[in-house]
Amino acid sequence: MRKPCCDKEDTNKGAWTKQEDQKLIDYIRAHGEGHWRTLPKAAGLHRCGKSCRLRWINYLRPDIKRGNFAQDEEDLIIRLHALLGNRWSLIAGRLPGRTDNEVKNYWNSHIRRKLIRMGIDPNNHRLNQNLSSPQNQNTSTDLITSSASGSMENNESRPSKTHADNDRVSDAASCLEDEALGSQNLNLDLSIAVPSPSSLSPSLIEKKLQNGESKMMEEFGSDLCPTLLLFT
DNA sequence: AACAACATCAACCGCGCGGGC
DNA sequence: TGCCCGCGCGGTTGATGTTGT
Repeated sequence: MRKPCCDKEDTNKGAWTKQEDQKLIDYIRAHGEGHWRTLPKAAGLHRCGKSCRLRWINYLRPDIKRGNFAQDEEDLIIRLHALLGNRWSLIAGRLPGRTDNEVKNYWNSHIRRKLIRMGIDPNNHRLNQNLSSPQNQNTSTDLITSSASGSMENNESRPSKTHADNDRVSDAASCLEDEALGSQNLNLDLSIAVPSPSSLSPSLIEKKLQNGESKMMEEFGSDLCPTLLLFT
């Protein structure tokens, strides 16, 4: 049985106060990051070490970039998600000043919805014919492999963590396999090109969508990952 | 104006990994 | 080699804000 990370009775929870923030900032300025388990006591904070770490990493760090995501950042997130799946820390690592939590929240609240609206399955970045043409619900293609299947919206029960990461990667990378890029040698040390203005961006896809989904289907074909097409 | 529904995001929780012993 | 501990990650929750009726 794992010990709790902190003494629950002696810790504050919920929103951080300005005083707590200041204590944490002052302490880290003086002593540096790390030693999160002992930091709260040393800093005079009645907080769990994990909570301190999260607060620092997500909000108090001086290099945090706050505010709306730029279009190119959004494009990059979509492409990286197509490659990496829900590896938010890896994705955030490619976005200077952004945190995994921020990227994750932005994905769930904005991008995911947007892709769904566009008829793209946010889990595997494939055109979802069920969504794009509801009348074809019983004629969905077999583009989605069994590992990636299940309702993209509703079947979100957590797989066993041991394989969850692999599953996620294979989900996301399955279209890479289709594109003969291969997932076995998926190099996580990606070199991402800054989206060229002429490339096909999601916003452009959205515009195309306004001109008619069927036309877009013709353009993409039926077996491509639209978001990965941006990756050329 | 009041309420409901929806969207957003800060924060928490549980788990796995890796390093040290 | 196995255990323990600390850290980091991803999923989820809940409070708050916004929009619609």
